[in-house]
Amino acid sequence: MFWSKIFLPTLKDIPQDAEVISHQLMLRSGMIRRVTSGIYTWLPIGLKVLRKVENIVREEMNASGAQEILMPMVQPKELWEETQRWDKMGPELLRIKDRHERDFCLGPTHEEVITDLIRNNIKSYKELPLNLYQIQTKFRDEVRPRYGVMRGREFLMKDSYSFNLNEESLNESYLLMKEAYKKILDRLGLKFKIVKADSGAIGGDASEEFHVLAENGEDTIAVSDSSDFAINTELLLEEGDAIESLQGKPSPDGKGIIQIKKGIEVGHIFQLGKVYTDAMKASVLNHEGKTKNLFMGCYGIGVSRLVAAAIEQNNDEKGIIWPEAMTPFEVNIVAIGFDKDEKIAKAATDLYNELSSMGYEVMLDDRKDGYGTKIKDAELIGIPVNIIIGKQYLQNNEVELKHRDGQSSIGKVEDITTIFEHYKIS
RNA sequence: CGGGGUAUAGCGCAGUCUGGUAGCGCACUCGCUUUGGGAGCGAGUGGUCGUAAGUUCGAAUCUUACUACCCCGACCA
Repeated sequence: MFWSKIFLPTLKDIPQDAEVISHQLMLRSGMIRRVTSGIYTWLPIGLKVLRKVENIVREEMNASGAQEILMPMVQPKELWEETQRWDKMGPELLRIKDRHERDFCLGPTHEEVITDLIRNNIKSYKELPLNLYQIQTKFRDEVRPRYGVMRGREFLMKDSYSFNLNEESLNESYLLMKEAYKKILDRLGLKFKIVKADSGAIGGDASEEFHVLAENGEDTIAVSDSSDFAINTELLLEEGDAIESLQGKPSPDGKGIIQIKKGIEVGHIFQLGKVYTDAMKASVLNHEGKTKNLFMGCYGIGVSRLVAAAIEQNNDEKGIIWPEAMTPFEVNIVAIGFDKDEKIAKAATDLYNELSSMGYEVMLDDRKDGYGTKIKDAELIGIPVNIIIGKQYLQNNEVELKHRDGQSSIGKVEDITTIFEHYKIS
């Protein structure tokens, strides 16, 4: 992509209505623009990042054996009345009417729709277990949307639902999802903790949250300093206790002491049991020919929130520092004097074509601006590698390879492709 | 919903106290000179000052109501 062609409105100043760093950087780097409170438009490079995350989630879900479907955003009231959630959900559920005055809602989650699908189409235990997922826009009319897409009202989410004959099978599906989530976050290059969460009436190890660690996280979690153990602080606190009082106490798993950390909840896996399948009578015949209500699990991962969380965890005073798997572009060619010097323009374009054909996602800064403007924008957007073609190229055929982390080296332009061959392998 | 704050050009701001018909920086357009850390000079474009009503000869400025947005809290697979 040529910089002069892409729709990428970057900002020098910090927009006054953005408080947290990820929100500021997403606005400044031209990833998103607000439409109204908690509702955003994704611009080209923002969408590019969002799609990368989405694709990694999809690949790992498929690898786990789950199958992708797409359910509607608009859902009829009748389904929600079956589980009594039409009344229980409160104002967070955005309700609308059609031209016949029938009630609908915009789906904040899809237990009702999918349970309806399953009860109408699955009749035998032989068809189980089944895990279906979708990646779809959700709407929740949050009491207080904030921090940009971190807590938006409209957001992109992967939600999946497993249907199992019994608890053992449910537990297997649950563990598969847990492994898939670990792989997703590892591939995204994020530091995270799996946190024991409040499992409500269901009990046991039936609910765990995946938190990306970040100083500005909305949630407070208790982490053992000498094991992987982590738990939601709500589960440890007695009425009236201060969160700080947990710091230094023995970890509940018996290993090490508690450290208090801030996290952003990006995923939640949950064993629902038979709550919805009982309410909606979703059953199959077991091998004895008896009717059995299904066991159900639900597993969510916030795709758009992951983007914000990644930035929250990876930034400096210059801008975003993208993990390899999420960066909108892998290489940026800074061509100083592209419009004036044919030799520079040719070298930059040739390199652009060559790296592109090698499979890299390349950006070429062909704008009229000087080095300062170009490198500032590249650093703001967080492109991992910059290749600078300027005076040194004209003088002795050398270009600079400058990494986002500050490292840099000088080399002949002919060697660049060799270096990148090496990168692609490693 | 309770508490706090903001609203003037695309972005960041001044002007409001003390009423006199809107300004600065950046961005944008044109020209020339520049080009290795957000360039210089010159000439331009762009705003019914969030909305409505009121006071006044006259309102960005004073009064009232409303709206939007942000922050704290409560809430939140």
